[in-house]
Amino acid sequence: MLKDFQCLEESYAKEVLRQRGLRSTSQRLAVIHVLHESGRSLSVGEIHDGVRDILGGTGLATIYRTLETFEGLGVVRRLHFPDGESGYAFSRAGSAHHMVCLTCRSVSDFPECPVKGFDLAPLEKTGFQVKDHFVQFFGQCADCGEVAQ
Amino acid sequence: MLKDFQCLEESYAKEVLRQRGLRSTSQRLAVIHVLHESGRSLSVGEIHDGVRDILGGTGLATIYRTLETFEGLGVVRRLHFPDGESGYAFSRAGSAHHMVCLTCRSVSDFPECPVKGFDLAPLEKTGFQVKDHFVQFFGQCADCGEVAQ
DNA sequence: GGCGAATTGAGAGATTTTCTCATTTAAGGA
DNA sequence: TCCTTAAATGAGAAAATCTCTCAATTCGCC
Repeated sequence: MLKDFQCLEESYAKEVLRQRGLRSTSQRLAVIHVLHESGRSLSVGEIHDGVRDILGGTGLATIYRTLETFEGLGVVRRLHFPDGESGYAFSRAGSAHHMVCLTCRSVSDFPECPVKGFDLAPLEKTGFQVKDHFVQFFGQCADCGEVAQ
Repeated sequence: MLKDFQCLEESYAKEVLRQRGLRSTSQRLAVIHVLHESGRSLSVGEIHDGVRDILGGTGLATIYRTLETFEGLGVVRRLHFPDGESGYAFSRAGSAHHMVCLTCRSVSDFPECPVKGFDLAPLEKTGFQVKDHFVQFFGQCADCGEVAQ
């Protein structure tokens, strides 16, 4: 069962949905709940399992639709790992990017976008107009770094 | 048929393969040829079609295996588009990242890695050790920028 | 040219993602 | 609170994508 308590992440997602005229369904909130509770990035299958633990039989299509919706809203971000796998993580408002631990796949926020400090002028001199960027850092989080050797 | 002429990209790929004790097969070189000739990033299906135009019946599994091999060698890079699609592009030696045109999907090299200019110290102060990064810039190339509005 | 190991082809099989449409449900108004 | 209505979901079929297996082929070395 969903607890009465709503984490900040759920409140935030509800607010964003409301602003866009979208409904706050139990499935959508459960996706946020599962992502936030895990503290790491999850595969579609893991999210599906997590949501089913909370709500019971939930369709896989709903998980895909929900992730697509939330990604469009900036509430969830899709990550691509060097090994080709991908996952989804909750994306805090105002956090531009993530650091992803390759060992435990935990996700840490990246408060300031490093691209802001980068001089794009020489690039744009070539005629290329930069409109978007995708930055991810991989490595080891403090916990996993200690364990390793 | 493969032309006698080998582009620089093919020579480069051959050299990298040789250094690693891997074979320069016609399928592998055809993948490089197709990627280079297109000048943009291609989906697996597009690469498969292109290789079959050159060599005739080539197995899809071979395309997947080849792309995996070349990605591991740094000769080819996988790109992830904002719309969820992905593609592969030839990766010039020494070029760290790419600029991808969202209109025509052409790929421009990004000679210096912008991450070198980033101050990672504050991040690593949190205990996170950055070991790898994935940076892509999206936007419009000079040609597509002119056409648009 | 011949040998041995790496690589490939073909298709089956597994996995992932999308689609459809009848049913359910959230949210605003009476 | 109840109604209404359109948005959202569930279930499973279908499509797309990716992987695997193993006999046959081919590259690179001698």
